[in-house]
Amino acid sequence: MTEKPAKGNFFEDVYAVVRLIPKGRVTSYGAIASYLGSKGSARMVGWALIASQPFTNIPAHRVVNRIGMLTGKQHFEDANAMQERLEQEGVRVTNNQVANFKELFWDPAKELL
DNA sequence: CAATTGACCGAGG
DNA sequence: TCCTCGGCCAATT
Repeated sequence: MTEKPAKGNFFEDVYAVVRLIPKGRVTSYGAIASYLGSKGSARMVGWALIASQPFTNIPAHRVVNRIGMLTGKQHFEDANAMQERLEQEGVRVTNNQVANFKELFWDPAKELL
């Protein structure tokens, strides 16, 4: 096909992990990157999630930074969509920050094994 | 083609 | 404890 090759193996891996995030749980970019083997490429996870925007099957709202802050909410359709969805799943968010983040943190390298 | 940016993270002063 | 700097890889200009 004259279409463009996906070539985003890294991206697809990110999508796969994000899709495996349990409801009511959150994870961080670095945790996903580390799980994929690219520890220092946490930024790429962010890019992947931007590309995942059109993919509604990917709960990107469950991915936050290491401190549990909704830094990427600006990239959503609506700035409040991310927080709304998190609260909808039982995750309480305060001031763009996830409450009990440490408890709700979901590490693929440990939980997913 | 080269430089800059970006949903980050970790270390150093 | 708070602030600053470098590194990572791909996409955009």
